[in-house]
Amino acid sequence: MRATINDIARKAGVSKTTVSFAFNNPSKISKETFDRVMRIADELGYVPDPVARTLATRQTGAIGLLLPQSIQEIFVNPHISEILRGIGEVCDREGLSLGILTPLKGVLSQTIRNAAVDGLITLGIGPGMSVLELFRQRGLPFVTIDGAPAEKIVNVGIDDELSAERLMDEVLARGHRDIAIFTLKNVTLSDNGDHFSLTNDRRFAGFTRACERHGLAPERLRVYHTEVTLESGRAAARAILAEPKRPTAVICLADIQAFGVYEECRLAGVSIPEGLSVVGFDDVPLAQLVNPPLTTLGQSGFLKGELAAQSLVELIAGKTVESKALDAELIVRGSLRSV
Amino acid sequence: MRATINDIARKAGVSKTTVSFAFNNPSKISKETFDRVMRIADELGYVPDPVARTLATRQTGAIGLLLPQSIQEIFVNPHISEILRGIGEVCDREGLSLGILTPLKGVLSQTIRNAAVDGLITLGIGPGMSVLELFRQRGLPFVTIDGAPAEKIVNVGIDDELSAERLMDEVLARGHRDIAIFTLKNVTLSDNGDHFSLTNDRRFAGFTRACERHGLAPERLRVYHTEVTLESGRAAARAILAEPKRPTAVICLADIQAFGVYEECRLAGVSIPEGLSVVGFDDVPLAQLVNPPLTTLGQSGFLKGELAAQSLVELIAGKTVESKALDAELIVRGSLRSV
DNA sequence: CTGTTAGCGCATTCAA
DNA sequence: TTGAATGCGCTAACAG
Repeated sequence: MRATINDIARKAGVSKTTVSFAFNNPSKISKETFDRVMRIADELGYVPDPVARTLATRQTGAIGLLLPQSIQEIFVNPHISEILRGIGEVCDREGLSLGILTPLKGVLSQTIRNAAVDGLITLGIGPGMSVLELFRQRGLPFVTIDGAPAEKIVNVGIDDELSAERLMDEVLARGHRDIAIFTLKNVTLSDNGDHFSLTNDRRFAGFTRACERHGLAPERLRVYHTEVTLESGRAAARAILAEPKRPTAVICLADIQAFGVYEECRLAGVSIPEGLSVVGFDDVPLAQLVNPPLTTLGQSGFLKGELAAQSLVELIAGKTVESKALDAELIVRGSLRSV
Repeated sequence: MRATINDIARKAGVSKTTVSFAFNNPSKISKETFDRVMRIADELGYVPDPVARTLATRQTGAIGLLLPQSIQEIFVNPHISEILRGIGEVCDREGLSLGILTPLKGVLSQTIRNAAVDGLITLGIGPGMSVLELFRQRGLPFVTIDGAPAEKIVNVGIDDELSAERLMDEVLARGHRDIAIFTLKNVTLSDNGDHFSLTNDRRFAGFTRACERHGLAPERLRVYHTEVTLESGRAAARAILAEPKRPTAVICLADIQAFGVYEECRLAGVSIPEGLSVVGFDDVPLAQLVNPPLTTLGQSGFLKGELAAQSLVELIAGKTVESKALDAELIVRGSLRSV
């Protein structure tokens, strides 16, 4: 049985308060008692129970990243790793722990109920989704990333619609008319039919606008429902390469999918961009390293994470925080050519 | 103020127990009272407090991954992402949450004291390190990954020494004698001088054995102290390429560093493997996608994470668990040639 | 099936 | 400077 604060107090001949002070507020007791208490605590291997402390202080010293996917799916996406780095930067700075919160047994609301955190960052969750109501109930401060800016919701993200429009503009301006699109299909894990693809929807809105402006019927876009994984990108690429009339360009809504396209093209002897133009989203660190370097819509995952976490910290501290729109930049590299 | 179990009990005209049962053990109360309690709970927006519950049940439903680096450093390494995927697989299966535990304000022991988890997985922490004593004090079950197998310690990992020896054997057998090595330098974050590079040390032991067998003085190896990042790999690569007598091969203790070498070689117009052979460790998913595909010592991060987490779950359940040695395989691809 | 009671381990206000 | 008392919100024997 682990030693408790009572054991220490008894053995040291002082009260619980004194022991507590020794650990949390040493200046309030004399040096002698402090030393004695600590020595005994050391002998008995006493460590204050963090859970009990949390119950008493009402703060956990942890924030959570709430994701509607399984952990499995998360860490195949380098962009999310970048977001985590940004969040981590703030955690280090503020001395906070980080919890990765995913649906428990497929039920996200379960996760939220059980989350022992001071606040949450969510990814891809927008207004109207039922989980937000749970945050309210629990009184949990939260910040969304890639959510939808709305009343009373602090969001951090780029303008996905505009960004997608700009990207499609560039592709169309280069003469492409037969275009494939790899989507962000996420397994739906909510308990009420929410689907977590706000980003997907907004980008398609942008694509549509660009197409209409260039006189291309949006229906002409060939949509492949892909997950955000290398393998899914490869599978869809194989499908494309096998088609009788191959598209001249493929737009991947995540860079990681594009890397899969690269691989299949290499295997099939199709050179990029001569045989197929490829563009992506995110500009993950490896995008500039592949050959040819990937044309992509750059957004800083690190910054998204950092700003979201910083905002959350302020929210927890009771401050008022505004949503933030981040810059996104079309980065044209060698993987896109004119036809 | 959030509603508590007392509020619900009073309003529903029942006792706390009944409310508790309604949430945790509905079969023990009648359907009518259950419905009434839940309706009122719903009206008042009541959600049981997870912290209080944890205090009473003595279990958090979470496990932690304890890392001696900052979060920033962790997520630049794809191999760790793979490990996280493996751990996540088990978390999903078992309905557990995952905490990323890193040094709080540079002090790992602080993190351990405050960790509200049922058990821990550590990375690169071996016997004799002071943090292990803290686990004991807190009575926390733990499993190490890439630690050192020892009495009473459950470890999961490959035989790094043997693996490194095999890899060096191959490099030497191909005639290389002027070899650069990029190490795993980790910022030391412990409070007592522990250094977290067990893996680094063991691999060097393996290198040394291979060198001696081939009649190459181990001192001839050119050691570059690099971090496990792309940038660090690039920086060291630049140093190599600038040297008057360039090595013929570079061994990176992490694939991610090798990608940095690829990039600098491309910029410098040095072709791989003609101008420089490159080999790595881990076989991260992208290793087979770069051009030329990377020769590397393959180990499954996913499996490491999965086995470690599975072992931890069993340990928490009170079972006895053995350490596990995983297979590692030298994967020869195009980036290594004979001289 | 439901209520009473006693913890879980610690923080903190108020007296002494 | 120290101690007694109270509360944090919930669970779980045990009794009814």
